[in-house]
Amino acid sequence: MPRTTDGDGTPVPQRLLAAATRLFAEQGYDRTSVQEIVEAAGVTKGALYHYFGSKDDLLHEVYARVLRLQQERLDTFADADEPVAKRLRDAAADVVVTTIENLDDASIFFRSMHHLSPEKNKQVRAERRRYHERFRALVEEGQKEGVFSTETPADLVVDYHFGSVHHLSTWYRPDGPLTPQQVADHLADLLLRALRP
Amino acid sequence: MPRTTDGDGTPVPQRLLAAATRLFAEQGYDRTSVQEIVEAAGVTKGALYHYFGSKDDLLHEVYARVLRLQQERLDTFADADEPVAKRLRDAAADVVVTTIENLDDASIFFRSMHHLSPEKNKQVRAERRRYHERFRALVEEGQKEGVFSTETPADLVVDYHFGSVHHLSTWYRPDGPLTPQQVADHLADLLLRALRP
DNA sequence: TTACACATACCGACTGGTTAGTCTGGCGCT
DNA sequence: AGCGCCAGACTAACCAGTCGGTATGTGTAA
Repeated sequence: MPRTTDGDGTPVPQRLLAAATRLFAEQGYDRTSVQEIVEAAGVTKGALYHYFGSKDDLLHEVYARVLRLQQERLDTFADADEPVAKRLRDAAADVVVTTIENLDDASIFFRSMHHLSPEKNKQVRAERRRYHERFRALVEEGQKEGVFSTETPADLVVDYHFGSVHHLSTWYRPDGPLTPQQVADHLADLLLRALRP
Repeated sequence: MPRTTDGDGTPVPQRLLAAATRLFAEQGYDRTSVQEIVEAAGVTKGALYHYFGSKDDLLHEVYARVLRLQQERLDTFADADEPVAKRLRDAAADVVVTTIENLDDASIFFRSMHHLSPEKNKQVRAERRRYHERFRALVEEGQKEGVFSTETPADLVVDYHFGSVHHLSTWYRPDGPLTPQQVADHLADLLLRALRP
């Protein structure tokens, strides 16, 4: 048996990633030392630098995970066989739910982009752009069909909605009065109501 | 003549604050060394620690400035002698314009809260809360009057809008196609349209 | 009007502490 | 007997904040 699971059942790389995610979200990237991460994961630096090239790499992995997940989900909803209004609504609500369910990832995502190395930053931006454009395409589709108002450029509409998603990690508290689904429904409502012709 | 203006016309404390603001926005708080700040301001550490108690203090000053400005402007718009819909619209658009005009402050504001010392953080949160509540009161007033939809709780509406304001520093580029005022009009439109009963 | 005291504004070398990343070596499996 | 996996001491760099010192101005009293 390889050492990858000693003591605990989960493999070392995943334990490191989980520890890093939590600590980055709690204290921020710069405030979290590599030493803290390896201690939280129950290993030493040797292990970390065996699996990851750098501290920066660890952060990049968090981003890659989030991006992959969100893009997959968006594609599913956007490609469904439904009227465009429903597809947009579902996608808009879903991103809220999954963001709340991974609030740690979200706060890292929006607060720590500039800590990535320039090339990784560029890569992440490119993927984010793809995501944004898929979403924008939905809005434009509805506008062409005449079911959405064309008063506001689709780009701005998308940024408006993602602003609120971005903002969730600032104010949402799991012990608050609203469930993730309720918040999602409200925010999707606001979006769709703003788009009424 | 005191040395406070040697070489340049602006006093040293303001030069330090301006340099710190720019650098914090560009590189983040932790990534900016005190040495960099004093070099950018054309002074040395002695000067900085003469006027400010700590690096943290410098950050706090940025926050204080932004909070004071925004609260003043909100109060002006909210207390105007106009129908509630117009007051909300004006306030919502104004915060967008002033945020864009001070994008550096804005990106620091939303990205670096957790770098403040716990007590200063608490203070800033308290002031932000006051701001939020003044804004929420406007929404509630309109809802009671029946000119705004009551489907979404006022708190959520406010967070929805401020999400988009928060988000501005991520996507807005001064060399883009839209002027600050145009963006503000669009975002205020979206808010008001979402609130139509 | 001169002389001395004192404060304000600033300089820059220094300190104590922290950090990311490296490297050598060893354990256990195949 | 080699290789993946990992320990942990080590290094080179960096950083916030301190502190003794200097220069310029301001008040005061002889």
